[in-house]
Amino acid sequence: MGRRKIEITEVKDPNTKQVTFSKRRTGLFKKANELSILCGAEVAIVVFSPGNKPYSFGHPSVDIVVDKFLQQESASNVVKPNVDEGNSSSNADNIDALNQQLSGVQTQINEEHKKAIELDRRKKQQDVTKLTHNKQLQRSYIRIQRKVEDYLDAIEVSEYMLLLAKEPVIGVTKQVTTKRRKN
Amino acid sequence: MGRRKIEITEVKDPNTKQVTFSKRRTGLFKKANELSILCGAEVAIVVFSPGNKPYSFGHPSVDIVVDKFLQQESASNVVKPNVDEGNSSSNADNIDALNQQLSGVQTQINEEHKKAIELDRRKKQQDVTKLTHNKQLQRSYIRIQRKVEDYLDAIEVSEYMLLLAKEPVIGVTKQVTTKRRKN
DNA sequence: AACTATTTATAAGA
DNA sequence: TTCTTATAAATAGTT
Repeated sequence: MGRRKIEITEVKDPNTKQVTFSKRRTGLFKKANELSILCGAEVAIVVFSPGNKPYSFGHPSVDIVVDKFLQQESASNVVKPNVDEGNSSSNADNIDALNQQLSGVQTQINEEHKKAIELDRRKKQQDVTKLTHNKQLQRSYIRIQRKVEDYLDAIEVSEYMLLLAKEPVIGVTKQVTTKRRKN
Repeated sequence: MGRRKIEITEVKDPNTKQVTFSKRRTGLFKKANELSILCGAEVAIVVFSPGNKPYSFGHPSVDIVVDKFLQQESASNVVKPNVDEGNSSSNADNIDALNQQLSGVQTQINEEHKKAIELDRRKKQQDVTKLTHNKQLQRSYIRIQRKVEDYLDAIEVSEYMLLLAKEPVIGVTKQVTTKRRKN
């Protein structure tokens, strides 16, 4: 697709290689985007350049698509681990609580988002002082962050309790929990 | 690239959609293969068809590339350049970008929430080892947290840039930004 | 970063 | 699905 036909073999000249990479990576992502739109397909691409820099494309996101893939992958290799007895405290309360938290978090995010956009708009019109805006935004960020943290904590706690019921704690979960909420 | 030019919008006819998917997936993987050979780049692609069947391409392998990416992702502090989200026809303005981020965040939260509940359910059924579950959950937490942080950062950055256009930086905004993302 | 001669991908048709 | 082919799109080499 160019002035000359090229062999598909490693490009030697480092400069040419970099240019080729840049052009073709762009083309690849464009194709991926078209595929996802035309066909409603989920697509994830991860690329490391010759210089080892990461680039990614994802629809709806790399994480979502990759997780889905990895789960199916591992699900097909599942070794039923015959696990021991059943002390599962099957309380649907856990899930109900999570669902409630979730809708709360989403509402909150939406509200803060609208607020942020409104502030953004106003600032563009320069009809409010920047300093006030800045403080308002900071407060927004902090609130939204707290909300999400609470939600995450709720999931963790419910998982954590389930673990406690069966085996010694592994510890990392706890660590992650306590690392949060710095602000 | 065909008998006629087509608009990049979802193909309605399911039959045509399937044919288009098949052809374009093949083309995409071919391009990915050429990129990896020409430039010595590492590439991983995961695609789910309209019928939700998984297809993948990887050089040297999907797992290797994805693992490397996820590790860097968790190791990285702030910054997330080089990331394309699907559906971006052109460079949107600030608010469009925020809206896109938001829907991404919400999708992600929903996804992680479902996943957490599913893992919860499975654990109760004791059909997978707890250790694996624990690790999966941790990853979920970290990812969801990162997504939200990126979203918040995006708002901040857009605000920050607006500020820069007008006056010396105040500093507090910067501080809040750098406080985040401890894991 | 642009340009453009060519090659390559692919939409429609069989 | 596979092949054919007219046409649109990507890109190799150039400026």
